[in-house]
Amino acid sequence: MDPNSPPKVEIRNVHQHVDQEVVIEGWLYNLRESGKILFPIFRDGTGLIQGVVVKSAVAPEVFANGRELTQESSLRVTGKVRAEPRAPGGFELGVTALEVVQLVPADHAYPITPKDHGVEFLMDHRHLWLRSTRQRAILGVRHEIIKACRDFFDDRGFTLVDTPILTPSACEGTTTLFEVDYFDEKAYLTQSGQLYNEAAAMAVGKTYCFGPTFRAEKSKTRRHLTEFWMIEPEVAYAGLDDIMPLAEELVAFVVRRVLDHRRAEIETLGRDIAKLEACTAPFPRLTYDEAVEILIEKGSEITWGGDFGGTDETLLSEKFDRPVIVHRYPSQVKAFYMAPDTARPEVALCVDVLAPEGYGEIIGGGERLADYDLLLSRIEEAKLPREAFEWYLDLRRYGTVPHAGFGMGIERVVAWICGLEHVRETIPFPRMLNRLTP
RNA sequence: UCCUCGGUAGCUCAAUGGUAGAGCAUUCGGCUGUUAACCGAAGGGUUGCAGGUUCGAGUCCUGCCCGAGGAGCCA
Repeated sequence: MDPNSPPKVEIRNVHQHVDQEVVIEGWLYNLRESGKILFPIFRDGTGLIQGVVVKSAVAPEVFANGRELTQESSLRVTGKVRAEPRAPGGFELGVTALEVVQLVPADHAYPITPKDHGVEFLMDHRHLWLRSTRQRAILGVRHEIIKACRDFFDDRGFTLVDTPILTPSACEGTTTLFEVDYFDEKAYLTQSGQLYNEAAAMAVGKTYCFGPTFRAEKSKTRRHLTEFWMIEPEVAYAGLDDIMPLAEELVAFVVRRVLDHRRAEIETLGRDIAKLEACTAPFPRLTYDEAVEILIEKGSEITWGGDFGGTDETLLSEKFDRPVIVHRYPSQVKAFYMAPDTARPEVALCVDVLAPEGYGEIIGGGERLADYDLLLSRIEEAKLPREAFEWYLDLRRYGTVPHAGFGMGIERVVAWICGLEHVRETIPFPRMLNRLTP
């Protein structure tokens, strides 16, 4: 490369290069023209900048090429950065040279125009939709949330132990699992790393896993995906009272991190920042019993012993300005491995965290059954195939200890923090009941 | 699986049972500071599919397909 050629600069950094000539590698976002002056807007994945091409000030071919540019054509632009109050963002690029890497053919134009589109059309073009400002902001926040979760656990001495995606048996029954053929044997896509996490916790003390999980439920709501990502910590020698503050601190930490590092993205999304600022620990804590009382007061049809529906979760969360912790649900609505409260065996030592503003359950977890005999009887009650759980029972045969953990659904957290209507925008390529492409 | 709503130009949407239209996008022309630029013109349709009622169906009826939201279930 010519040592005298201008430096390549990311658009987010152009403010450091005012009055310098730079090269930007990116795509055409939009083009406005007014006779002998063009206003192409460039994007490069880090931001947008308006270009200016004045016919009388550039070589004829630069102006001619500029006029031909189509939306999302890829290009290398050379130009001088100027502070310009009339330009969106406050800076603009006085274009001196244009290298078109690929010109999008005008008779086969980029399908996503700067106007409105419907959900189905955008989802069919998800691979292109990701280029939009809003989707880029969401990707940035998602990245920050994931990084924050990992930093949170790493800084507290947790070891990341990956759990398998292909599993021989169900964690909580096979009806909601995707079945795959595994060399003529049945296998299933994991719905949780939980059971393997318990084995890992006995090895390293504090562990977490982070990976995709799969649910074959035919759910058609704004809160459901068939493939979603979950981060699951598990701690040896821990009980419900250790795990509740851990969950609370994690959520508060993640919100704080996004506010500190991704404020621009949050603003781009039009999120009400004050509502996120309010989400500091401690969070209100309710027992299931107290939650049911509140719900009945608010007119819910719920009776003691039933699980909360989506509207119940919304009703509860509306009462508070930050996430709310609900613990000690009836054992009958929880998984077989949940430890009962010895003081009240009909309830489990479990906890859910409900996000504010009706975003629903973002965390579910609790203390695990550590006793061999109790666990075995729960497996039998649930009519689960004992052979498949022999290795899990081994964890209770060899040095069993009280232990607890939880899982946090990344997409619901992203939807809540970004203030999105639907979880389908929180993951790059969502998998839903009616959506396997692109 | 159930309930509700929807499917008309590439996209977003109009159209009392009576000649299928607009905006955006595309093409052509105009404009030296535009801000989803603007102004003028042109091209663009098997109204989701299959039947039925009617002189006449985008519109009414039946079945099916596809989508959206919700319920159940869950993170």
